[in-house]
Amino acid sequence: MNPCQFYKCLADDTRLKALLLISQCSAACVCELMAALELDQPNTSRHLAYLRKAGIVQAERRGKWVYYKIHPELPHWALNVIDCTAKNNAQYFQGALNTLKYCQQTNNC
Amino acid sequence: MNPCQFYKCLADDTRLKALLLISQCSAACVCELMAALELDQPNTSRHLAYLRKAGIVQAERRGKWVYYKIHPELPHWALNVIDCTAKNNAQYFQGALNTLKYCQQTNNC
DNA sequence: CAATTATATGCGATTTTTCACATATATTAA
DNA sequence: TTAATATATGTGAAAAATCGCATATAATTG
Repeated sequence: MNPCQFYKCLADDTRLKALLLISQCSAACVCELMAALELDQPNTSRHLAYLRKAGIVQAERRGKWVYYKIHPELPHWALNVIDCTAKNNAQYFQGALNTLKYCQQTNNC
Repeated sequence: MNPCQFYKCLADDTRLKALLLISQCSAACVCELMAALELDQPNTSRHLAYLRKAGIVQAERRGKWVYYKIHPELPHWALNVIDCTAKNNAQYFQGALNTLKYCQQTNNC
């Protein structure tokens, strides 16, 4: 994991929020993330693909849906960076996180 | 410190290496960083200005030279991210760090 | 004060990134 | 099998970031 490449992944509002959201739940599907990020489908997918190709998240298909989670082999330091960012910047993505959780509870996305 | 803005600062090879170098010594002047990064003067200055305007580093003039150090009021989480990146990615900037230290020891830059 | 050294920045050109829109693929439902 | 739902990606346009070069500023030296 090249650190500069890693930080390029985090250097965009959509990707950073998506990643922080994913890090705060076991997994999230694209339509849940679309709703939480208030973003259209192609854009959401493309940014998730960016994170996936960098090895930061892992995609797993379950029926019609694709769920994204933190890559299980993500280096510890990178995971630490993500966790530390999430814990200390709640206000940055709290709204999106609330929407995501509501979406997951109600199975409505 | 907006986290996305913070990561934009880290999402460039020159800036990330410069920042990691600065984090590993008390302070470094522009000419030392030019040598360590093997970069021309305007480019080096411009990237340092980017970090400075974001509040990540602080500049201090000492005679003809300007020394850059980590901003003393940088949020703890951001400092933690930088330290964690430096400790776990030595190979990424070891060569530059050696040049910087040699430069500082010999007062030759 | 003139010359030199160290650093900063304006500006246009180039490169990179992001986006919008169309379309392709995969799975399920009817 | 056809239609519907969920996701992915090709492609060109737009926006943003970076760079190269010239030049400006600041401090020191002679």
